[in-house]
Order: sequence, then structure tokens, then C-alpha cells
Amino acid sequence: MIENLVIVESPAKAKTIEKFLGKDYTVQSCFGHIRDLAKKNLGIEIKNNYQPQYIVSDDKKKVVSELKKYATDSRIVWLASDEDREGEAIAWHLCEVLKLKPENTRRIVFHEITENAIRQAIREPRGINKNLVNAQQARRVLDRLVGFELSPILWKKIQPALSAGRVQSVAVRLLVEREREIISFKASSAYRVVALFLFTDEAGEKKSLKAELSERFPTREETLDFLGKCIRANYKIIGISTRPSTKSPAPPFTTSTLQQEASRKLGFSVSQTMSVAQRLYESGKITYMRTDSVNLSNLALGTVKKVIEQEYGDKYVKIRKFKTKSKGAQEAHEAIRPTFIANKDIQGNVQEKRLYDLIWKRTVASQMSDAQIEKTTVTIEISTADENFLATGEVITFDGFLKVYFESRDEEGEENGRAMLPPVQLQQELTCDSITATEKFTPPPLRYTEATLVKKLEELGIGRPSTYAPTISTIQNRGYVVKEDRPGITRELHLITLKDEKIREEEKTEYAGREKGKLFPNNIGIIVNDFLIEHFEDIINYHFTAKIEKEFDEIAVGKLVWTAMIDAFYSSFHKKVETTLESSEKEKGERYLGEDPVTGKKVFVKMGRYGPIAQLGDSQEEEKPKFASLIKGQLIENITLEEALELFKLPRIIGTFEGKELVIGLGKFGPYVRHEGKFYSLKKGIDDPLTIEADRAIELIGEKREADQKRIIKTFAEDPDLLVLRGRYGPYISFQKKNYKIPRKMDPEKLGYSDCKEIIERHDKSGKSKN
DNA sequence: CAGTGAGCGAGCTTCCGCTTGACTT
Repeated sequence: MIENLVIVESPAKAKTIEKFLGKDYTVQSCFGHIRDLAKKNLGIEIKNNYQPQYIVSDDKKKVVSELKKYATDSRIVWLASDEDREGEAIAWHLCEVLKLKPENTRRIVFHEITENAIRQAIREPRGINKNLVNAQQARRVLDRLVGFELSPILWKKIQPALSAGRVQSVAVRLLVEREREIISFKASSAYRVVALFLFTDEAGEKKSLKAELSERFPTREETLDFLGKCIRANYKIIGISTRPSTKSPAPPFTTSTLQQEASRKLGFSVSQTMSVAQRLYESGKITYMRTDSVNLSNLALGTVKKVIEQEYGDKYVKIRKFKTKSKGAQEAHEAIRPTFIANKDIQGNVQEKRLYDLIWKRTVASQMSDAQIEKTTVTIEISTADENFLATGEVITFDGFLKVYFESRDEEGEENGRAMLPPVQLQQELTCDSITATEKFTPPPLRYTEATLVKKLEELGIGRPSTYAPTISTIQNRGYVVKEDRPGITRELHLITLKDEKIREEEKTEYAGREKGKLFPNNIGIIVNDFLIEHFEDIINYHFTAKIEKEFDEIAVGKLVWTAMIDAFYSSFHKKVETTLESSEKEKGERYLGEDPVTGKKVFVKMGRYGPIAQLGDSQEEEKPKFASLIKGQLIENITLEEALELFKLPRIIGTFEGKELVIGLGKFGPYVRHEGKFYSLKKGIDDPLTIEADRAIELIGEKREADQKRIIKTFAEDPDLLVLRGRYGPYISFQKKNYKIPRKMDPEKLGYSDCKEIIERHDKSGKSKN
């Protein structure tokens, strides 16, 4: 007989709590939700007032049967799932599935894993809040209805295996709309004018001062006109103003802000951050990593205070209570912080150490004093012009939290105004060494990274800490978006300088717009997005989640019946589903580009069975149209007639090598060179399939042959098809287009022909028995 | 890994939010 059984969601949490509670308590974990809607036929009985059909999935059966054993053996069962909508539902499902009796079941909640908080919770048990459970059921059922009714429409009207949902479809919409802003963006330029002044200070030392003109000139003529006025002008300081200001630290990490900072500072992907954080959590080094709360426990605040006092001194301490700003936050946990703040560093791999360091610094800095900053602006008058030059400098008079941590930004701003200014006086005369006017282009809107997309979703109240990373993966897995680097463009910019009373003009080339690790929408993402917006704008709407969240809140306080809410939504939604299925045509995203000037045939771009294609000639006419695949990265959205016509120039024969033809073509995996039946990929961003020449193609073939050679560990005279190769996961055997794992005990260098044959045979046999 | 693009049809795909393993040929 067990006296007390406590059930929590996470096994790591169970371990910690068991330590606090002692031997009268057995603590088990249920690993999150233990059952979910059946996958067949929606899992909801629509005609039976939306009765959910819950089933325990296969991978949860083991956990459930173990918990059942424990529960029947226990005097009191304490349900300690999180204090939020999902946690309440988990507690309710546990009651139902484990058949718990109310008289020996208690529901308890705590927001922080400290002994006090848990003892306190046990002193204040309550029952299950059925209203809150109903709010969760409404959330669950609505998401299933939306996801499982919209997705099949896409299979029918666009392409199989696509998906749509309340969260993912909005994420894609954000990316598509941003891409359109970038496509339609027209850069304008203006001249930024910077002067370099020289003077001698009181000690006789030569000093310099850089200052920027208070305005930028939109044209070359105006810039020239201004610089002309500056020849033989006199310069005098007519103003020095200093303005004190303060900077405050950012709040402790939530899931979303941790993902953002790990991306900016450490270059981690969103899922990488989560898996490293998971390891830190499981080894007891940090608190729970899926949270939307910026709150720190009083215990933690006390330790942070001590650490700051010891490391930096009393005047660096400023204890703060942060309030969450994000919509729909449920705050079931603390903010993400080190479990033991006194530990400045930890054991672990490089990634773990770096992420821990980031969390430590952010936590500590959040409880430190404001930084005091003095901003100085020096105004310099030009005797021959109305404009002024301004020199700005910044001096940190008290570093405060900046001693530990500085939050990064997403924009790549110009390094400006950060430097200290040399000491100068009012009315001081300056000598102008030179003035440089540089043409500056306005930057286009920023593309999203994984992390900035998470930030945006959080601002909109869409998605939860546990789903940010999976959502980002889903929209990439469906092919809606791709995360990649893309090269920028080089462009000419105009430079005008005034030095030694002479004005000189020159052209400079600038490399701009290179993208690294950004999210780009694909054609299929754009087509799905446009289709959903045309037929279901109200759901793909940025405010849809906020709207239904309000209704869930009403359900949670008992003011609204959950099935009534679902019925109001579903009856109009389902009507739209039916009319869309009946009326709308198959959507191929076709766009007409114009006529081919050579043949006079019409040119279209659209989605084909295997991807986006260009079509030359109308399908109505007698002659069959020609087709050509679009190159990766080309969008139906903005491809030009000229670019489309180029595509029909492939495949091209560009010469011969070793007596065989070199053919450039475009395949499933991008542009290639074909030679003797073998394929060699062109280098992305370097080679253009339409202009590549034989020399370069031969070079590529050589590189590939060399790389293949390096992969070979062993070959056998008995059979040229059998190879021992070095691969991503270590050495393996390749035979007749199939790969085989080498047992760990065996040395790949010493494998003989018969050894390999044996491995292959053994594998093939076991493979057969499995199928 | 790599050329395709007519049309039909069976059977498959899919949501969001809680949790952790399993484990690469």
C-alpha cells in the first residue's frame, strides 16, 4: 500500500519533488497528455453534440497501465499537473482513465519547484475545475475540426499530404506577406555626408572628430551643390549638449526569448535550442524550458541577490518583478533560470555550456541596476551653409547590468554614436580634413528567421511554448517554406569626396542583401496561403486565435457552454468547407507571363505534378505545349517572361570530355552536369546552368570524383559493386545501391570480402523477417 | 538522388498541445 501517490507531467520534475517530500510520497509522471482524440473520422461525434472520442494512443498505453497499478495501490492520489488549461485537462483525463474516486483524489498546483511551494500546495488541495477542462476540450476540438477539415480540401484542390491549421497557416501567411513586401519594395537612395575634422587639444595633441550632416541629400546634384559650398568654409562648434539616460535589463528568459537570443547570440536553430535546454533541464541545471512566464521564485531572487552582491557589489543589485506582456500567457511555470544560481558554469558539452551561460547572465542581469548613460551631441556650424554637422557620442557612467549581459537586436544597425567623443569646447574652431558623401540605399523589410517568426507568433498570441519549435519544423516539412542562405547582389553606388579643396566622384561596388538562415516561402506555400485566404480568411486571420481565446476564457469561468461555442463556430465553418469543396476549381496558381517573341506562343507558369513549371504554348492548341521546371528559388509570383524563356534552353550540350558529351540539365535536386550517365550537381549560388561552360563543368566532375575517392575505405577485386565507405554516421558498406551498417566491434579497415557478404546476408534476412 | 507534366483510381496524408525517448545506412 502506498500512502500518497503524486502524479506530475514531467519525469525530471517527479525526481526533484520526490526528494522534497520524503518516503511517505511516491511521485510518478504521466509524460504529458495521456489520451487524445481518435484519428479516425475526426474523433468527434458531430451529431452527438460534439462528443469527443478519446483514446489512449499506443505509445501511452504502458504509462497508463503502470499508473493504474500505482493508483489502485494508493490511499490518496495527488494530481499535480500544471496549473493551466492543458494541465487541468490532464488531471481530468487521469481521473477518467485511472477511474479515480473523488474521496481519495486531490488536485494540487504549484508554479515553482521549491519545497515551500509544494508543501503549501499540499496544504491547499482543491477539486478539478471542470470549466477549465471544458475550455481545453473546446480548444482541442476546434483545432481538430479546423485541421482535419481544411487539410483534405488541400489534398483535393491542390496536392496530397498538405496541411492547414490554426497556427501553422498563420505562420506561413506571415512569411508570404513579408515576401510580397520585399518583392514590391523599391529601394531609394540618399547621400549620407560625413566630415572628418582635425584640431589640436590643450595639451598640444592632434585629435580628430567625425560628424554627420544633419540631413541626407536625395540627389547627386544637391550633394555636389552642398560640397561646393563647403570649399573654404569655416567650421565652429556652436553647441554641446549632454543628455543623461538609463537602460534597463530585459526580463528573465521565456521559451520564446530564449529561442531568439540563442539564435542571435549563438546561432542556434529553434529546435536546437530546445534540445540543448531539455538536456540542461533533465540534468537538473535549469528550470523548465517550456514556459511563458518571466517570474522568478522568491527563493531564486534571494540567491541572485547574494550572487550579485558577492560578485559585483551592493550597488549593482536591483530586485525587480517583471510582468508578462505576451497575449494568452498561462504562466504555469517560472521563467527559465539556473536551478542553482551560485553555479556560474557547469559541466557539459560546448553547446550546453554556452546556453547555460546565456541563461545565467540573463537571469542575473535581470536583477541588476539600470545602466547610466550620457549621450553627447556636438553641433558644428558651417559658415557657408545652413545645415549643421552633428557628432554624437555615448559614455557609460555606470555600467549596472551591462557588466553582465546585453540583449542583441535583430536589425543590423550601423555602428553609430557608440564611441566616446574627444574633449571639445564651445566656439572652438575646427579644420575640415575631408568630407565624404556616400550613396546609401534604404534596406528592404527584413525576412524572418525561425526565431523572429516565433517572436511574431508570440506577439499575436498564436501557439504555445511547447509548439513553437514543432510548428517551425512542420511548415518546413510540408515544403511551404525553406530555411536557407542566399547570396546578395553587387550594386554600384556613387561616392563624392571633398579633400584639399577638390571634389572627386567615383563609383564603388557594394555587396548587399545576403541572407543567412532566413525563411523563404516556396511556391506551394504561396499557393496554399492564397487559397486559404480566398476561402477561409476568417480563420487564417491574425486575430482569430485572440478571438477564440476570449471565448475559451468565458468557458473557463462558466459563462459559456463549450459545445455551444463550438456549434456556433462549426455550423458556419462547415458550410464554407462544403461550398469550397463543391465550387472551387483545382488550384494550380497559374500565371500568364506573355508571348514568346520568337514563336509567338503563350507562356505560363504554374504548379505541375512534380513542382512548379513553365509552359510554352496553349494546351488548347493542336501542338502539345513544352514544359520546363522552374529553378529552385524562382517563384511563380515574380518570375519574368525573360527568365521563363531561359528555362527552355535546358538541357544544353556544352562540349565533350573524355570523348563523351557534357549535358547541363535541371533535375529534381537542382541543376546538374550529366556525363557518361553520371550526375554532378552545380554549386548553388555560384554556377548558373544557363551560362556555365565546359571548363567549369569538367572542374566539377573532377571535384566530385576526388570527393568520392576520399569516401572509399576499401574496394574488392571480387566485386566492383561492393564498397566500404565513410558516411555521415560513420563507415558503412554499400552494395547494389543499398547500404549496410557495420557492427561496432568490427574494424572497417580490416573487413574482408567474405565478412562484408556475411553482414549483407544477415541484414537482408533480418529485414525480411521484419516485413 | 536526377529525363517526367494524359487520366483514372485505391489508399494514404492532416490539427494543436502536453511530454520524452529512439537512434540513424
